[in-house]
Amino acid sequence: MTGKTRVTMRDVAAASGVSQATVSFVLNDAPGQTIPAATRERVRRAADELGYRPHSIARALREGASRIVVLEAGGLPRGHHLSSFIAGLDEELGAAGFGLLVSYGEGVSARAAITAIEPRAVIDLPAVCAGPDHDVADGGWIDGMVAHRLVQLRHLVARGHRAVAVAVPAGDDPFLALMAGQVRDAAEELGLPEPLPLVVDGDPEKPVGALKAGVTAVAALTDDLALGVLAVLADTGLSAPGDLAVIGFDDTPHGALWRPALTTVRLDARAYGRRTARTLLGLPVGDARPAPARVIERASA
Amino acid sequence: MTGKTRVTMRDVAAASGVSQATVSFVLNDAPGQTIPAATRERVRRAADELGYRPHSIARALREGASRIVVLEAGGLPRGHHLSSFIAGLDEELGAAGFGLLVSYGEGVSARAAITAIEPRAVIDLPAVCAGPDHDVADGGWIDGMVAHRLVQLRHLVARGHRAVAVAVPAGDDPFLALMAGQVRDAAEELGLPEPLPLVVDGDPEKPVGALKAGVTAVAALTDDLALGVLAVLADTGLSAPGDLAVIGFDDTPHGALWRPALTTVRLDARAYGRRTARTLLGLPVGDARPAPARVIERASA
DNA sequence: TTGTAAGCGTTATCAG
DNA sequence: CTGATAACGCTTACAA
Repeated sequence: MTGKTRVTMRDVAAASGVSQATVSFVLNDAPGQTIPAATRERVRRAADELGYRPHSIARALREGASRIVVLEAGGLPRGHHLSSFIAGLDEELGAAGFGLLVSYGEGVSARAAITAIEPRAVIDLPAVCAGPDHDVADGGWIDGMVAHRLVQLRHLVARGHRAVAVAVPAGDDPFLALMAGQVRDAAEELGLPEPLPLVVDGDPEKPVGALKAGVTAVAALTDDLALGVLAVLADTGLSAPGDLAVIGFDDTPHGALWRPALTTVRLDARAYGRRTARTLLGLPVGDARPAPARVIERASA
Repeated sequence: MTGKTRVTMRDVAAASGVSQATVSFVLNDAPGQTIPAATRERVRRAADELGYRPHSIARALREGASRIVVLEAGGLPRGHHLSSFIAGLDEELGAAGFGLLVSYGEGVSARAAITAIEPRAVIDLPAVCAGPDHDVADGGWIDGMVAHRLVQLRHLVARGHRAVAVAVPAGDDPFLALMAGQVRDAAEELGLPEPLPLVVDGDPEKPVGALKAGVTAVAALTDDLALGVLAVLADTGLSAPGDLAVIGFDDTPHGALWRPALTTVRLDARAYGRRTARTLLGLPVGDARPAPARVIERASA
């Protein structure tokens, strides 16, 4: 009868005829310790056979923090980039024996949960972006953003557009506001006139107003915003790219589904995720070098 | 100089001139204990002033599980329903002092994190749905599903449709397969012929095939699938609802954006979330009674 | 009515 | 090279 009680280090120690401490040393590969290979093997096997799993809560209590890192993804636009970034984090953290928890800012209880976890670190992308200080272990995610916007705008410029608007959301979201700033910076770098903000709120007047102002193309902060532009365009009988070229940013599945299919920009967010994890863990960046952003050319621009 | 060390119960005890145990009793409202109001007040104030925060890890170690419940949302379609369900959970769990963690099955590290947390409970909706046993603390979410599909189909029937297809995804997803079964059950209950599956994979032949087979309306498992149908319809020069009526399920923002705007079904998922939380906590359901599902009528059906 | 003390499972420090 | 032993912060019998 396999008792209902948890298998602890004591059990492993008893089973392998050593002390609890020795078990701890063996199982954690204690640095700079000399334990006979024979003993190590014996301990390892005992642990295996008994099905020993370290009790992470006890460990966390002892270590002062759990082996979990939290990603605060509350204000971030969901989509391909975020998922890939998470996948990258997952990969590296998992390999290092760390757990990753993604919090989408669901509410009070999520916040409560995070404090209850005593995470080793929390990656707060929105906060990072809100502040002026970019000296954070963000793996170059932020600083590269302007570069990424450059490829978005260059695609438009290469097609002869100069008067571009930037599609922004109706409310004010700190993260998206930051993104808008990056588009402006990129436009300046390309010597374009300052892009007009085109707020996407379902009002068909907005795009026709932009059109009247001479705008010929729209760079959207996200794919979803691009889709919003496409929708109101369709409402007014206009279409992309004929009347207005529209390019997104994120390469969401929805964009590919739309008609006209959305031209967009895709980042190697997975590599950014890996890089972020590695710098967080104090590891060398290694092979986690992100590929440059690239345009996914479809129909809308 | 506020030391960097954590404020512990000992500190509070020292500051209020009682013992650690008394502090614990007071702060946890120990049931069936008689501590003079004066003392309680003193302890509470001391805790406040020192900024005492209970150390959840230590508590978890002692209690055998953390005060966190995990929602496994891995295989679930994202959208309005899921968000609302989560919001409902959040509300009730937060009020009870529990934390909620939502796992979107991000990967190995997420799994590692969950085991590292020793949650009080984990709500595994996909697993619940995969098994034949619905006697789970799901707050009636599952059992009501057929009823919800009835309102989806009834909307079609009320508009004269009898030959309906059900839009399903290309791969096989256990949760979506379950949903498909519910649609079939609902169709049977309405005395409709068994709905043909219409797999949404971007192939325009699929809908025209359905059309040829006499299908006049499509009930989609999710809004996103409905959108997929709308997209290929547009590709072939057909449109909804003229050629084929399409109704979604979930009321995602994307659906409202589409042209033609998607008619869909919306559940009171928040109430289901609240109910799930309450039954999980062993509380009476109280006022967490879900409103019936209702059709959001837009253009596509 | 309040205080003492024994753990929860782990890791780390010292003597042997 | 190994084995006691002491924390980590909290809960809860049980003793005073």
